[in-house]
Amino acid sequence: MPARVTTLKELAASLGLSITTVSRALAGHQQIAPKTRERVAKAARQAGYVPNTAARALVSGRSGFVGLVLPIRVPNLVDSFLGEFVTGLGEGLVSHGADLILATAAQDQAELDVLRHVVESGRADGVVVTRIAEVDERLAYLRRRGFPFVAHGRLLDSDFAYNWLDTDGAHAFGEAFDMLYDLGHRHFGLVTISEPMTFRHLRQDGLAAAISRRGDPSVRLDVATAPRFDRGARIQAVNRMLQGPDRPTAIVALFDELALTVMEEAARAGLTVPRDLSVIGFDNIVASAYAPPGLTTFDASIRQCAREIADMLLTVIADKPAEPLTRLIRPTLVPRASHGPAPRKTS
Amino acid sequence: MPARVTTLKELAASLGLSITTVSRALAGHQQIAPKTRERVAKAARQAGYVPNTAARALVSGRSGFVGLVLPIRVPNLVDSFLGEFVTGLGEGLVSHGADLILATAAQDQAELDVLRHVVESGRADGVVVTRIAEVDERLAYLRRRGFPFVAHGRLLDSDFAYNWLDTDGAHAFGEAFDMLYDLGHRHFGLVTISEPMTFRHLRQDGLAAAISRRGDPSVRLDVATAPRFDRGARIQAVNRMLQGPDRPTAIVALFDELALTVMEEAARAGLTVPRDLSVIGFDNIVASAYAPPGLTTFDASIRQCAREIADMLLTVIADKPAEPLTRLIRPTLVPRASHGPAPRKTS
DNA sequence: GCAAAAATTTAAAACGTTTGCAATTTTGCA
DNA sequence: TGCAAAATTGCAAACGTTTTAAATTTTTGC
Repeated sequence: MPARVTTLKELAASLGLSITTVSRALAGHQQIAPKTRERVAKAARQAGYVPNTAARALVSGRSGFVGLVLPIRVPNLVDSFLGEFVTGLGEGLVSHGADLILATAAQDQAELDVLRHVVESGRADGVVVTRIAEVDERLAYLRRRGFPFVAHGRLLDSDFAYNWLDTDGAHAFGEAFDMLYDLGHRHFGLVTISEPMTFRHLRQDGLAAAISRRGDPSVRLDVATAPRFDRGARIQAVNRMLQGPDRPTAIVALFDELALTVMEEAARAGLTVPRDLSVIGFDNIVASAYAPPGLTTFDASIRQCAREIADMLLTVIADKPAEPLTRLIRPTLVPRASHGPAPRKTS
Repeated sequence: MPARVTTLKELAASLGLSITTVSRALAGHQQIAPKTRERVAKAARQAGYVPNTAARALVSGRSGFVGLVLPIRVPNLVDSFLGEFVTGLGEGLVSHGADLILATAAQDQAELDVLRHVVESGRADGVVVTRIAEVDERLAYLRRRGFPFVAHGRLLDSDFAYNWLDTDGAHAFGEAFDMLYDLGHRHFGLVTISEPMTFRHLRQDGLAAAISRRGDPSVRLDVATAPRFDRGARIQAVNRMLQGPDRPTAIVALFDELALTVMEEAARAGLTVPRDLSVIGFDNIVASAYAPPGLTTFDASIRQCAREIADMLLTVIADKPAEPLTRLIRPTLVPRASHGPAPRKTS
């Protein structure tokens, strides 16, 4: 390996050219003679020259980074979301030569503070914001600040337009209802969370819309609500829904973790899925394939979404489009064995 | 919100001080009068001043970032490893004010190239390297370059010392054998991969060592090997091991995915786990808890390991310790329902 | 063969911070 | 009060790049 050239100055000196020329040659400017351009490119390659990120960022005002503030995570909550999401972002960014910065919020620090720090310090040219709440101060801040961002998810309603990509949970929940209705189900259960997340709202609305679209007054819907991270409360809520003979024959859960709880508690209560009870989830986490009898769910292809989010954000950064970019992704049904025909009425 | 002050110059001007003094005051230098220090700190807080990362990095030679090159991932391979690992790193870094940079390798790009780019561009002050192969050019490069790094995993053997943290797979596999032996098992199976990864080697050695330690000549060990990402070959190999009456009564898999395949194929072959066959995995992925009857496995607490790796790396960066830092983490057994007493001999 | 135009190259400033050294102010003590 | 020492503050250079404007070289047209 040849001696390493670390700066433009050294490279320029070794070529007998000015820093300016070398810089422009490497940037591919047309005003540099093609012969020179090539000579410089070759020398740079041989010397293993890599431009200094900080210097470039300082002068150009572009860091070449996209930021993501790591959602604060409940201690032992493990899922594959983050890994998939980050992988997808990376895949989307790499083709444009951008990299990802992950900033973590300290124990007692608000996510907004970290976001502000990332933005104000010029670490990143744009940010991705996930897990959007119904009203989200992060988006308000970014909007005020005029900083490029793409949201994964939507606000419930807002007085301003912004770039977002979201999964069409409303459609999925409508689809789930239609499928179950066609299988004869009339008494439904919805297991949901109490936190004000937009996706909860949208999915519930999608379900409600599908029900009213059907216009069958015999359709009933029970709702069980529990805090997202309170496993005990969740189990209680599910059991309340499951007990007694007049229980739903089909339960739709806001996401797979809830659906898996439903299946566990159903089994504990002596119910057989799907004979006595149909269960449908959302997210298609890995465990859903393994939990007997296999959970029917929707796949939102997080990785693919993240890749698109990266593309969108890079477009926003580069082109500053006048109209906000929005994208609604329809999740695909993953039929497994947790749903089936409604049980015959025995009562 | 007051008008934003974005540079030291502005902040200095608003205070009637020089840039130097403000810079030092914010850095907490002793030579600045306490009264001034406080005045500056207050003004900075009120103005929402955040120092420019690029400028600071340029002059100080420290970026405040730690790099991680995203392992190139097989298309639909999903696991929670990356998410946990990244979360742990973030948690470890945040207390020292550092952030994480994730660089992704493009489709046909070698991971080493990306690593080199991260190092040479000065983006990061140190890097974390995961999934160490038996012989790994990345470590050789970093060593040559004298760049701070911590490896998650070890080389098989090396002529140089380096910083690493690893899971004690050898111990775990010995523990698994001992437990199974005490349950009466004498005929063992090992399902492993064909790739030259150090962890494979260590775990196999740990198993072999435990067997020879026991000194019982009636102990037998069958080995099934398949490429890591070739599901078809894996299933074939497992079935070869499972077929016939003279099959192992206990199978240890290199990691949970393999163990889950074993359980699936065992079920398909009409074997009941753990009555006819005990199975033990390694990693404690989420699905292992859900796959019936519940896989007994070892938990390596990735998140905690990552946090320690972050600590180690920050120490290496700051203190340049003369002796390399090394840390061997003993994984904990997660007993579920996939292991039990050896079946009575029926032949 | 010469002036004008086009092509190519370069000098120097700027980006926002840290830091060695010098300048200034304050303090302590006779 | 005066002077040295200590404490505090400021000037200016440096980090490695991009970019504006200007300088230089080459080409073109007649």
